[in-house]
Parts: sequence; C-alpha cells; structure tokens
Amino acid sequence: MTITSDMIRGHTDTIILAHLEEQDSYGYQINKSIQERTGYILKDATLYTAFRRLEDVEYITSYWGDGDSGARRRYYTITKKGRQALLEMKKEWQEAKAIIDKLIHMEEGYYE
Amino acid sequence: MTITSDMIRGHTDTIILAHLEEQDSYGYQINKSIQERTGYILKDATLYTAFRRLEDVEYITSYWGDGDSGARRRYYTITKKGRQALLEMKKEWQEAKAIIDKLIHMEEGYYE
DNA sequence: AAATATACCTCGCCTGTCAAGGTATATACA
DNA sequence: TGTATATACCTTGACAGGCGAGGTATATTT
Repeated sequence: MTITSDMIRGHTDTIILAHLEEQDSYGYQINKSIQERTGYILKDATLYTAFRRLEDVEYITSYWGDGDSGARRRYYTITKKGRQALLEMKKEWQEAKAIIDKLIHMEEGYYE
Repeated sequence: MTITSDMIRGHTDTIILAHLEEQDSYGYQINKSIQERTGYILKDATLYTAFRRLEDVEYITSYWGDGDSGARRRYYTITKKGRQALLEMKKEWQEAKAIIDKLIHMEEGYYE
C-alpha cells in the first residue's frame, strides 16, 4: 500500500481501461476490485476525474444502470478506440518499466 | 523513448540518486549517461529542479568542480540520508511495479 | 570571428492527484 | 419512526513535478 501519488500518476487511465476490458463496470466497483486485489485504492476524485477525461477522448462511454442494491450507478463501457489505446498503454508500460529498471540499476547484468 | 512525463514523474529523484550512488557526478554527465543507456533524456529544467529539491531535503550536497574541458561543473554527492532514502525508493518501485502489473493484468495467473 | 559543444540556471504554464466538501438512495436496527 | 451505515456519485480548488522557453558563460574548433 506504499504506492504514492506520483507512482500511480499516468497509470490511472490504464488501470481503468484494463478493468473495463473485462466487463462494463462503475466507479465504486472498480475501486473495490482494485482494493481487493492489491490493497491499494484510488481516491474518489482521481477516479471520477479520470472518467471525465476518458469520455472526452472517447475511450469510454457511459450509461445509467439501476442500483438494485444501494444507489444508482453510472456504468462505463470501453470503446474500440479505448481498446486500441489500452494496447498501446500496456506496451508503453513494459517499455517504461525496462527503462526505469535500467536507470535505477534494478536490471540484470548491469555491471559494465 | 516513448516514456511520458507522467511515467517519469516520481522517478526522477530515484534515477539521480542511483547515479550518484555509483560516483559523484554533474547534471550534464548524468543526462548523457541516461541517454546512452536508454535513449531517454531528462529535460534540463526537470533535472535542475530535482537537484534543488534533493539538496533541500539533504539527500545530496554539491561543490564546484573544474571544467577541464568545457564550462564549469557543479558536482553532486549523495549523503548518508540520501542512500537510505534511495534504498526505500527502490523498494517502493518494486512494490509499485507489482501493483500496477496486477491492475493492468500483466502478471501471471490472473484468471480468477 | 563565428560556430559549436559544454554546462548551468530561472520563470511560468500545464496536468493529474487529492483533500474537503457535498448530494442521494437503500438497508439495518432500535 | 428515526438514525446510522453502506452504497454511489460529483465538484472545487490547492498543490507539486515536468517542461517549454528563454537566458548566461566557458572552451574548443573551424
């Protein structure tokens, strides 16, 4: 749970899209799922800011679903454009990981 | 080289400290080394902003060295406090990597 | 003399995160 | 009946780090 704001920054969108790739979902549920799987939780404001941002670029669309238990829910669906973007984001993450690993000397065979 | 601003954010300090752990160095050289090893390059402003920040929290100290070729150089040394912080930062990076991998479904054995 | 490489620095904008505050619905329980 | 709790969504403004744009100064090369 020691992950910081700056560490998560730039990955929020990817995390959300990856979730929606599996199935349509809504804010609260996404956050619950994140917490269950990692112990980490996105801040409300961060999450909803991200939804707006992703809708603006048409990576996701939304619709109101019924809250059969609890309050009303806004469901999100990933678009085709969103799926393409997600693929790209995942590739970028792999690259970024390798670069950062190299720069903080976490990779194998560093000793030159 | 597709690493974005948001991806690098939060790692600049770690990258610099990891470099200084090996040996005293100066801004231009650190950036050269980063470029050689990864193709990526920190922006000047980012680099020097980070130096100020790191000096403020006493993770590094600086002294003027002679530029026997080119202009004068300001060398930086990592402090004991800086080394301890670096250790912590490296640990956090390992954790963050694992969490993000899990959340964007990049880890093994996801299928639940 | 001028161009180029080395080397450092500051200012102000931009963007994503988050603290703090708010609204509304459904369920549990006393 | 009322009130506490969980569910669920939303907005505003502050903050911090990266970076574009601009600047200075020295040494070497042409």
